[in-house]
Amino acid sequence: MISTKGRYALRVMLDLARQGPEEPTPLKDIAARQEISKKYLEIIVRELVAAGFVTGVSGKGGGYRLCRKPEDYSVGEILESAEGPLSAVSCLAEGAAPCPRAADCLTLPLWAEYERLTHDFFYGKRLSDLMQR
Amino acid sequence: MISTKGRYALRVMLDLARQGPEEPTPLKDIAARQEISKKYLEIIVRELVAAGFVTGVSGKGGGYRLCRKPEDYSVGEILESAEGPLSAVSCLAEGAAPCPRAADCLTLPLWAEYERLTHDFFYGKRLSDLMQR
DNA sequence: CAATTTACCTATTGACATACTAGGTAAATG
DNA sequence: CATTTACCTAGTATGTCAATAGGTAAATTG
Repeated sequence: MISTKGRYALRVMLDLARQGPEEPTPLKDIAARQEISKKYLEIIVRELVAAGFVTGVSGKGGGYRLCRKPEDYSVGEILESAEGPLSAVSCLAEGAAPCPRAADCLTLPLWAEYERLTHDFFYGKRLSDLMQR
Repeated sequence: MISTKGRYALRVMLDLARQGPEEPTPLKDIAARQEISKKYLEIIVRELVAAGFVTGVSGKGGGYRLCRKPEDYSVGEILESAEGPLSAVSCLAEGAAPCPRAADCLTLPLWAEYERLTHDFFYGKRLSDLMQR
């Protein structure tokens, strides 16, 4: 399940993409357009900054700007920066304790296949693919 | 993310499939083989009974039995009976309040496409497909 | 019939993550 | 120097997940 954090992150990136790279877009405007609490968006945007996806410009006339062109972002990397790894099950999440039953678990291959499917789907989509309907 | 409930449900069904239909399999044995708390499995199996996937036989020599042949179960229906709808985002979950932004949300089509992908993947797999590695 | 083994039922709990909110400080501009 | 913006730390309500606790009812076996 994709949580609000990941969905909001993607909507922020899309909003920035639509505003264009000329002048930075203040978070207040994004919050208004997207109808999301500005306070909550601050948390999300901070992570996008940390991931190197957007840069912030302080002061009057400031705001946020994309670091790359929309076609150079995959949806997958945006989602993962907000949500952590897109693992279908905890057995496959990296950093988790390896399951002692893995060697003969009949379901593990299923989860692994689904994870590949998910990864390929989201990393195959570009931010620019979502810019118009 | 697939939770333990869904994963355990699938493992129970697989365990029952492997034991064969001759005599019912007591939950105690499944819990031992799968190394899952029997108490927790009771909750999960109750839902499998309610869904019409397995039947229970009380008393000595009792246990659980599959209602169909393994090839007549899809993995998707088993997971959904334990987890509820396999929706990627709350906007698409049936029963949820319809999102007022749906009409011009740029991300909704993405989630819808992913949901289709997920649905087709899990409903395309049969329980019998997982019985041997 | 009595003891045992099984399914079946209700309720509760601890831990954790999610989705926020509150209340600031620092930086840049006019 | 006032305003506007980003940036930072902390807290909190709610809910879900994963599991336990402690039973009752049903069927079989000796």
